[in-house]
Amino acid sequence: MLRKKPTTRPVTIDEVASHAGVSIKTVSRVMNREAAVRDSTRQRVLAAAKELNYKPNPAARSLASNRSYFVAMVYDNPSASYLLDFQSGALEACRERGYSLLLQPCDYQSPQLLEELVTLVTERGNPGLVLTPPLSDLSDVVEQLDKLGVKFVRVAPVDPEHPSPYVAVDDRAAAYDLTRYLIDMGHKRIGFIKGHPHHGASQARFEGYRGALRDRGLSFDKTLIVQGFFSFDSGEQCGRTLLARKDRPTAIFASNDEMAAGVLHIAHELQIDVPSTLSVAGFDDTPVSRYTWPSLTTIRQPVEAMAKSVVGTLIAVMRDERKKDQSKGTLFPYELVIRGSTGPFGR
Amino acid sequence: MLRKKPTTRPVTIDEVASHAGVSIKTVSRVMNREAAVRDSTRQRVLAAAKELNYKPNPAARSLASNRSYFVAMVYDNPSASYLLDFQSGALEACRERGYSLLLQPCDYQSPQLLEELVTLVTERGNPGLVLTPPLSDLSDVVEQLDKLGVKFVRVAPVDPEHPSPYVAVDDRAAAYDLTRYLIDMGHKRIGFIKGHPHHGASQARFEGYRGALRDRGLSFDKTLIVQGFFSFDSGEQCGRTLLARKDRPTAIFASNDEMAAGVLHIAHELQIDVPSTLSVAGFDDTPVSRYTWPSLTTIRQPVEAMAKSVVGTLIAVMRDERKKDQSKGTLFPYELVIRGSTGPFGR
DNA sequence: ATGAAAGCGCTAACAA
DNA sequence: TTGTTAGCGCTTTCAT
Repeated sequence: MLRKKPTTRPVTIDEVASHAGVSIKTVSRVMNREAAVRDSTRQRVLAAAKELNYKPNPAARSLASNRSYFVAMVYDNPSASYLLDFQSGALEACRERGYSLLLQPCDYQSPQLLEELVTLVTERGNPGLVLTPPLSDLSDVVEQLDKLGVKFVRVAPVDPEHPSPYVAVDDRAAAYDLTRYLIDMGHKRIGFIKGHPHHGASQARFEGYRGALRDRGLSFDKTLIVQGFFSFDSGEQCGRTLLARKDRPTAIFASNDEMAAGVLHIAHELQIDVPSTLSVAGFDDTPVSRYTWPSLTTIRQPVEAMAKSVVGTLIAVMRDERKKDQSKGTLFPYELVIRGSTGPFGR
Repeated sequence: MLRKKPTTRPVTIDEVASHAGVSIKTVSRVMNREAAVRDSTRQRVLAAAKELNYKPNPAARSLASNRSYFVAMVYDNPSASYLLDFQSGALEACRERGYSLLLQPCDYQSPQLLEELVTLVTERGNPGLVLTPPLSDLSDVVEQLDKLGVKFVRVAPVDPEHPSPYVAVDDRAAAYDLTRYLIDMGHKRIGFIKGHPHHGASQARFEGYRGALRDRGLSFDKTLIVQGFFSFDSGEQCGRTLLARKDRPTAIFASNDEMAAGVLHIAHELQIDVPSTLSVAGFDDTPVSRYTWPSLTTIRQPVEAMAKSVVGTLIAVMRDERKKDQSKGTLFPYELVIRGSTGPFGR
């Protein structure tokens, strides 16, 4: 029977096979890049496939092979720009290999998190998972997934010892560099706004800050440290705390841009001029960091490239039964981006 | 043979069938909400399915039925926050019905756009498409897709006459309200930064602005109109144009928040105080509009709700062979959000 | 209202 | 190196 509207009739493997004068199995072999195919045959098949514009039906593929051609990005409430950048990179990697990206928003504190992920994996024929922070640090979830044979990679994990591929930036070193830069500009009292305590990066950034103070011989004043949560609102609150003091700091380093934007907002409110009487710095180089006044000095991470890389690795793991135990992580370079918020100080 | 790692063995329809003491066809009927099933039977099947935690295998489903359980969001370079909000709503609608969301970034100016979409549709077993702006306005693409029998919905289309479901906000009315608000604050010279010329909303917003001037008896000065492109950079450029003049406007209405942020940036640079000597307004209520100093007066659209609604409609269309010709659009309410950038003026 | 049988397009196992 | 035969889990068609 004819379909109501013959939208676009896909080409099937049989047509390619007969067109190339081989069996469908051979076509299948070529499409799956299997080794045992004579080169001339391969060429013939590829030519036929291209001519007919053949695309294997993913549903049939995964049904027959019990494999998945999906990568699921698992995330909890990321910043919009991070999500966008990461997605772009992930999509790019997927596109190159014929995979599709699935989105799995979730609550990292939910007791059913593991169950939800298992459901996802079960339903979708065992897709690979990309665990973004802070999910990359839920060691029990990670362990369970591993035990279940789920393939996954992690983004910016605190514990790189776990045997799964990952990408990261050296948060500690980045925060160290930024802090040192502030010190070298003449600051002696530098406030620090910590990131969300459940994000591994928060601790690393804080350590970088402390390390720089230490190495430059500045005393560590714990009253200059306040706890934020990576949100604009928490940045405002922390900013108010730090700036309301008589002996307020001359610089504030917030663990991300949104919080730094919050600090700037409060500075404006209190009519504290930036940068002449206060320097402010953030982390992440989100678009927001350009839009504030003054623009924010910050740290840039190559999020898109990292995503592309780690998703590529994941797909490789999904294809071969590659020994995931040996697979290591990749560290990407960060970049210190200097803008107006740490401009000429003290005049 | 046993799989290497028995990740998580999915429950199949056979198990549910035998558990419920019916044939698999009956289970299938129940799962697909077909009518011809006795109620008691339905209950038994549903109970069995729940008990075994049965989830139909989507790959098998789409292979057998030649239907798709995917919705593809087609977009070209949206703002990060728009993408995030829209995705949230779309995912929610998908989750409720057991569909998955696919992402299809593309270039709306590419000559191969239609081809790419057809490929997507062909490969993925005819998923439904969500055309976001400015793709919703490519009338030739829309027509072709329609002709091919592709199911789709449109977001914020200029031409609501085309017979496909859509969601939108009354951009014209919103811009009208915002402009009137500015006029009522005492402004007589209001600069306007147009949005990207290829986005339908741009024209509508501009018309709202003009309409308000007209109704309030203000003269229209076309030298106060500048062409932007929805980007921060274009906002800066336009802001510079408008503010460098001797007889500069006392208020600037930018067609989106990013451009308004650019205007603020320039105002700071030129040391023009906002809001005492200049009012600025944007459109969209992105997070950025809160982060700037002062925060931006703007128009809020319920993006997430709109996405959820329109994707729900799309899925309905995909299920039934519902007469898409009668399906109409939905207009959502906007909201005027007043913030500091249009605070007390003239003092 | 329910069931039996025949595929959907592909890959897996085994032959040749 | 290549082909043959069974399915994968579901929906369809056609009976009953």
